[in-house]
Amino acid sequence: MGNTVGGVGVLDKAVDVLAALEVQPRSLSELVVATGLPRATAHRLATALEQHGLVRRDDDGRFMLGTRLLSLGQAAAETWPLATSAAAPLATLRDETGESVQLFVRDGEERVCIAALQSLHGLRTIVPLGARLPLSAGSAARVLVAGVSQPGDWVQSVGEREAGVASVSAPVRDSAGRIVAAVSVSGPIERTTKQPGKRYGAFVVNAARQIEVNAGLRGAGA
Amino acid sequence: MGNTVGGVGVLDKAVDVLAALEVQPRSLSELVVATGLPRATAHRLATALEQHGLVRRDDDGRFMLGTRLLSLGQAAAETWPLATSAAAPLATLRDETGESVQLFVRDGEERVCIAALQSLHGLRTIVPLGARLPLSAGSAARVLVAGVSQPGDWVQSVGEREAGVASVSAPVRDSAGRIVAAVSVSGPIERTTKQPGKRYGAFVVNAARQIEVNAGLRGAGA
DNA sequence: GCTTGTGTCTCACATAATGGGACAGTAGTC
DNA sequence: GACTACTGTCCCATTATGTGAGACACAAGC
Repeated sequence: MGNTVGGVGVLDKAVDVLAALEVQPRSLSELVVATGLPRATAHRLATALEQHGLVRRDDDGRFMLGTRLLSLGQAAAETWPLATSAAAPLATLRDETGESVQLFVRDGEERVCIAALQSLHGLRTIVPLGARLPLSAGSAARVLVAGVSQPGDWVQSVGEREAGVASVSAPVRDSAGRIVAAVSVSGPIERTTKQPGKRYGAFVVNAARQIEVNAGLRGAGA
Repeated sequence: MGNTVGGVGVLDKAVDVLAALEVQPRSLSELVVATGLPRATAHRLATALEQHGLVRRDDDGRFMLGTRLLSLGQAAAETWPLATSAAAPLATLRDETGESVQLFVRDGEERVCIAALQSLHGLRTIVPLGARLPLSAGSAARVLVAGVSQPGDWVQSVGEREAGVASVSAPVRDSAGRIVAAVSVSGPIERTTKQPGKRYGAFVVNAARQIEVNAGLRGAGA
């Protein structure tokens, strides 16, 4: 009984602990209130996770995410070959536009940000690596779901997924022409204007093409 | 009986699964041989991890590290404020030297790479993010353990930690003068020469200073 | 001194993970 | 089609496993 979703097994509790520490480092007592676990249990789980390097502790004994997650996160990122191919083109795109840039792939009925670089401006949109966003809103979502009308084209959205934020996206295609990812530039409407595609469209399309080349999805020519 | 270290609890097994998937994506059967777990157990753990996003599956049903690890890895990286402060200076250093660059911190009796950028050359040293290396060898290790003779100085090592690899490191100090990290440049001896410090020492020291400034550990002046 | 807050550890208890084995689906071969 | 040899998935009696209230040690503050 009760193997629906949500919080009985050790594993579920352990993940709760990690989730609590993802927000911020916490002392044991803070961890207890954050997770709702009994003190003894929280302590046992946290120290068990510590033995595996998933959790570490600072000098005051407070728990925080461990070094093992660095390598796991890195390894996870490498399971999308696209992410590494996209690193350089995304950096270029960020520098050209000055805004935050992201690479999204579809995953089930959502989209996931598998690579991102933040704008250097003080006011910026923050889409953290690994963020899951809906397929129902945003220019990248529309690219992933419907594609663009013709090759070399881009999609823009203004205040669609979040108020005050505009974005431009272009598809990344494999050699068979299927859309495998979407490159985006996003920033506050004040800077991007209400026609962000006019300013950034060409840059975004160019970044997408460069990613395809780096990933070997398309010959360098054409 | 048997609560020493190594592989009885659910959690230990779950970590074993993640470790197996860190190497490469695997089908269930491959996962079984890699972990030594019974098929039913491996399956149950893998699907449980999948529900938490720590594991995902490709179209063929093979298991691989999940998207949740991206955000956890990102959050783990942010627990070292130094890592974000170091991003820009490390990029500069990589471009100046053309070699791979890393930022190490001490963690217990080892050192951990909390930030890294790879050389663009074909032949390069690869120190992945999150890698744990010994405190007994390498220029960064000596910086973390013993420091440098005088401020503005660097340490070099040639073929010390690994044959054919040379490196130069400089300390990052907090406002009290304590060494909190080490910046390194490393590459094959053929390119770095046997006196890597002569070529890169000044750049490394400069990067370390810039990291201190960015992290607010030292006033911009002096 | 007492009180209140830590983090840590033990131990009797029963919940929750276990894994052999059954089951269904898919190739491949004859 | 029938047989074999693989897959991934699921069940369920058994017991090993994790559980968590409570005891303990230590430190800080009245």
